[in-house]
Amino acid sequence: MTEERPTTGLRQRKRLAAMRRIQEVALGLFDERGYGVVTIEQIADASDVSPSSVYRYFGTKEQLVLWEEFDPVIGTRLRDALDTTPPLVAARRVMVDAMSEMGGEERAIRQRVRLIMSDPGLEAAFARQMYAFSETAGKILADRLGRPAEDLEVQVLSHAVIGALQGGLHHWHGSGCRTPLLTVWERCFDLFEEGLAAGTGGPVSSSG
Amino acid sequence: MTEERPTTGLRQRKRLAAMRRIQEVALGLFDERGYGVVTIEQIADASDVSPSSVYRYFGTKEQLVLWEEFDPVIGTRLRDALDTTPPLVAARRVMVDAMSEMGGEERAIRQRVRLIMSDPGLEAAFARQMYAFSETAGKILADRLGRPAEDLEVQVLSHAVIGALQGGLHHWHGSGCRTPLLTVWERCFDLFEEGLAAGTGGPVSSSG
DNA sequence: CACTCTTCTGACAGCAACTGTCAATTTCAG
DNA sequence: CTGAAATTGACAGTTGCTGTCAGAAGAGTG
Repeated sequence: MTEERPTTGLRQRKRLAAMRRIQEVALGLFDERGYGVVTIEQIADASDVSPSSVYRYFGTKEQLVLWEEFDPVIGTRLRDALDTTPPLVAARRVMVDAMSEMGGEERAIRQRVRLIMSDPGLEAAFARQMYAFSETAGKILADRLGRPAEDLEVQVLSHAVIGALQGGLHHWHGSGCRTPLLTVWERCFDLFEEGLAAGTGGPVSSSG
Repeated sequence: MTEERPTTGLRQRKRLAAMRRIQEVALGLFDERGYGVVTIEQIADASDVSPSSVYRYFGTKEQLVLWEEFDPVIGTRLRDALDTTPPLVAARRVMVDAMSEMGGEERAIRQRVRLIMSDPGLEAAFARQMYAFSETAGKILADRLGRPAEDLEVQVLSHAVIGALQGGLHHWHGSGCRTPLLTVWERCFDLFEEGLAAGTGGPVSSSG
């Protein structure tokens, strides 16, 4: 939250360029040899930078995979969207817009998701990132609704929506990434709005 | 899934006893000095066991906090409950029953939750555990409904419900653990059944 | 009890992620 | 150009975690 950096200045531009370059190199090595066996030192060597710098840029090895330059703006956009539309509509619009803008990179996303699902540590870091985002979204929503930050309904809604999207991601990955992720997530929102409570029908009568 | 052990035999009983003892010691040390600064070696010393054994029992440092003897039976119970009741009712009943049985240990749960929220690594491992449980629940539900394992609706429902419960946990922790966790989770299910889509009302009209 | 087979335990060695420090270099304001 | 501030690389140290291997303890058989 407090880690917003000024976007101007040579320093920041060089920093961003370096991060992009290092991440690209790292993803290449991970994809080629496997996340677990590639060391930070190898990534540093291949990126013409020192291991210390890799840590200064990304903090952890997992962030080399999880870092997404686009992420920080999502919160801002959600805040704006909530000014004019109800929560679920706002969330849908922000997600759809973001996915549309990343349009051509579906292949890269698929590669990263496959990587994440291949390693328990990565999966954990990703899950935590989603959890953290649920909290952020909850704070924003609570603020816009004029409710306390820890309001139960707000927290449940935020976490449930993000959970639904994670479910969609799991479906997407588990079924071979055939449907565009954008479409899958649209369906997630559809299901949510139809009311998941009744979604899977009444009592099961398999044994009678 | 394949790590079910026979519950009989002296070996298993000693194993369980050792795990309980080590976990208790570890939680005590974590609570007293902080998760980050306590080393496995210190835990091993205080438990009269070797560091190797700690790893053999728990695998990772995080599991010293996250391991819950009761966990494995939840899946079985969910499977049974799904035979006679629709998904959300089954989930609610299983969760409520489990919480009721842990009844007197609310204090211990609170201690562990506080610990989890205090360390990013722990939080990540916990989030991943919840994610893994969403997958497990999804498989069980899909099986009972006669749908493919990766069915979108099933995955979205499973992940959204677990997400809602995580939201409840966040609310509980964030508001000082005043209300019993059981009550909070009951409310989570209520909210879910009322339809979260409409829950937070229509468009916000704060600026007009 | 004696004997055997399997499983568990502890000690040790080693890898790699991560942290802290410090001097050298680069950016930037005046 | 000059000095303050930020960034970088090199280095050392801590710790989580893994593998191996000999010895101890449980479990079955006679």
